[in-house]
Amino acid sequence: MNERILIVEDDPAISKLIDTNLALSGYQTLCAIDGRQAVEAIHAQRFDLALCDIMLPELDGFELLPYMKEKGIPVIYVSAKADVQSRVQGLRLGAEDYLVKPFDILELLVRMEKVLSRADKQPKQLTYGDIAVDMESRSVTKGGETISLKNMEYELLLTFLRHPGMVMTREDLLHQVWGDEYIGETRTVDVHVAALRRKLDLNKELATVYKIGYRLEMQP
Amino acid sequence: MNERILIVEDDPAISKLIDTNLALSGYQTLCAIDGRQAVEAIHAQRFDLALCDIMLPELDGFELLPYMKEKGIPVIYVSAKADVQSRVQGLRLGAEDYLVKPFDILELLVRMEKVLSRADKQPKQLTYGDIAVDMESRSVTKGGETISLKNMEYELLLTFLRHPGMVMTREDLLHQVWGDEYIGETRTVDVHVAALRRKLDLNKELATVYKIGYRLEMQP
DNA sequence: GCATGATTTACAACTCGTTTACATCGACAC
DNA sequence: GTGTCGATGTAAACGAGTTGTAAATCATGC
Repeated sequence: MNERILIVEDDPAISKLIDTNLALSGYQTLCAIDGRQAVEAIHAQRFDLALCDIMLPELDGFELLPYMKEKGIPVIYVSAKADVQSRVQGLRLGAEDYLVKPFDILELLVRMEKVLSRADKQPKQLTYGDIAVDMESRSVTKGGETISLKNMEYELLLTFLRHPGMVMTREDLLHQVWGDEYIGETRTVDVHVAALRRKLDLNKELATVYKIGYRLEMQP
Repeated sequence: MNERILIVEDDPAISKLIDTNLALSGYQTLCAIDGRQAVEAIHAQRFDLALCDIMLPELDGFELLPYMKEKGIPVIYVSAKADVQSRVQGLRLGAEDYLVKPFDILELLVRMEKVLSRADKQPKQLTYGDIAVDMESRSVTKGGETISLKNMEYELLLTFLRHPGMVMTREDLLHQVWGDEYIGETRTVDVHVAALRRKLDLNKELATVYKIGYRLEMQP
């Protein structure tokens, strides 16, 4: 979800067109207007895919490719250069696909989806000290060892990890973990917090805030 | 080397053109002139890639795709249907690429190369402990002994092997094994999981994740 | 219709979230 | 300090809901 796309295109009209459509489809985007900007961008942040024009100022699309490869970012060329020579060159160099302008935005989206789903391997992880939560496999490890958490414990842990340093009242937790329509107010939270402290050795970090609730301390 | 390509095309001129060029490039080829012939062909022999026209007698290119998928043969559509609708449909259904006629033979070759090299990276043999799955022959062995698995059991096993360590919900499994359009939600999954555990002695490794689904534990 | 395999059903067995019960702790008054 | 009282820690019991599994039912190919 929410993949980050780098658009490298010197024609503002086309750049804008792509940008708008990708945003509508739920992608996060960044536009670069030449090769140099693109290189800076990929050094500054993570991207899941780059859409590159070929005829660019400073550094052309073909020259850009090695930088993308180095960062492991798949590239789709989007170019007015329709000649076979260019298309073959682009693909041979290692681009994932090559679209010729004018292209249909829907086809671009579908081809992007395919490339993204092929590339999608990165684990979604949250960490806290030596505790790592892999949301993909729904597994929790501490110092490398797998810790088996029950459903509620896992959800509760996620809630704390998403708001470190913040005091969570029992009501907050009930709402976040159990859903908004939970009725009975009980001491259930306490029991699960206790389990987390015991299983993950969080006696200090997962602090009680008297009369209010609990807080996962900021990492040191 | 010497990859086997299936050409599905009803126009003899085009079929011949592709055939000749692929042969020159060192591929082994077989030509089918309609969907039915194509299905027969892939049941009779192994192919590494299929080039399919879409408008075909008997069984059109889109209807052909599920058969190809079943056999794990990647498909590139080569069609005169240039409209975005068809292109998007083809790619969405799971084709690896889509070329519009008239196409340049060099571009076809390059795109084929890319698809083949991607497919090549996917192993034809999966193992887990002393269990080995040979996807070519669709056979499963444990400690050298052949284990006879039914269709669903085999597909289910593959799904688990492709995502070791990851929790698969019943929905995930239904979608992956039974296809996206499966409707009835039942406990069928449980029954097949039980069969896998029994036949392959996976009581520990194929763990139940209460209220979520199942997970094939990572190998130690 | 028979054989094979997939799905559904039925019920036993089990799991885990919640509740309960009691011990312990903390804040505050004196 | 000490006493009080409400808040929190925690082990254990309970029970609704989930899963395991054998057997019945349904679907399909021959």
